[in-house]
Amino acid sequence: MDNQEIRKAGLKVTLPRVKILELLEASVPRHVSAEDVYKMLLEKGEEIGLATVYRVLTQFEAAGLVTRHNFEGGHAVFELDRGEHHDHIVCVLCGKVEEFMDATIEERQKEIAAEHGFEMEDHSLIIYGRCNNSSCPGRE
Amino acid sequence: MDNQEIRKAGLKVTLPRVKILELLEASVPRHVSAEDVYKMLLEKGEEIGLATVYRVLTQFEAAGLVTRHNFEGGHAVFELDRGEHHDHIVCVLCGKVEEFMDATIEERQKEIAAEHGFEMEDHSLIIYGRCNNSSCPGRE
DNA sequence: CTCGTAATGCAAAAGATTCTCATCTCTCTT
DNA sequence: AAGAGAGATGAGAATCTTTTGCATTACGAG
Repeated sequence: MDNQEIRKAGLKVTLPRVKILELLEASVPRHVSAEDVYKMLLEKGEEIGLATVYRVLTQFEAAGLVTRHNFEGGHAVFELDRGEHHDHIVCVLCGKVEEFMDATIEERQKEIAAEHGFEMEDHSLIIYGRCNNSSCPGRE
Repeated sequence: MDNQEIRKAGLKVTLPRVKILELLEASVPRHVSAEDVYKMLLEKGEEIGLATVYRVLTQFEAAGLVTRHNFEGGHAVFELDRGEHHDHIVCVLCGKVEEFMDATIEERQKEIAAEHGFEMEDHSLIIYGRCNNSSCPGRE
């Protein structure tokens, strides 16, 4: 059960934390903002404050349970960390997000970091483009 | 002179815009936030409002004169666009930023976007790591 | 040089995230 | 199972970044 994940992170197993983790696992939209989580909880009838959502999400991030992304738009989005690393492609027109993972790029990044005297710890790669989704606005 | 750059962007050549562009060209810290620009202008005795700094920076971005980056930390940073695209390596300990450009990665990105049915428009690649700078804190 | 439009400054607004603090609830201990 | 203490929560205030409204001012075409 999820509870172990929370406990392992050194956090008390409380209702807000369990509910938020469950919600992330249901992973409906893969990338959700704190506000999204808050609203989804409200819709489910859970009375969890926005401040708590932010706190819990930040704690989950510190514990390595979720990853925070700074896509453009002024607010951060979170996604459950399922172990496998991946990068993102975001449609600048409709906001659709797809994930990918490319060994070639991953490898080159480590080399580049080394060439600059850095030890790579993490990275963020986001490709912005126009998707060919039929429901995507701005298509001629 | 810079004025042409501004004019070409379809903007009037006003004192705030000229001063901000000059400041970006002096490129002291390569990556500055709107707040940074505002303070630097104040120090130089220029009475330019923060709102104007934001407006001008946004216009410059739209005109392709500067690029806006969403590094982590809740605020955006801008840098003068000198034509050549490049990505960044940021030290998680001291915040130092270095730039790099790798043809292999650039190429793969286009391919990946295409594989996902996207037409790449732009991308953001940031490598986070620990630098080996002697003045970098957190070195054992 | 004069006028109309676009730009600026200020202050208020808006959006996102954090903090304060009184209250509540896990968990560990008897 | 009951109690104590540390840690967590909720509501709202506070903070920070960025945007907007509006009256005033400054470009630049004619």
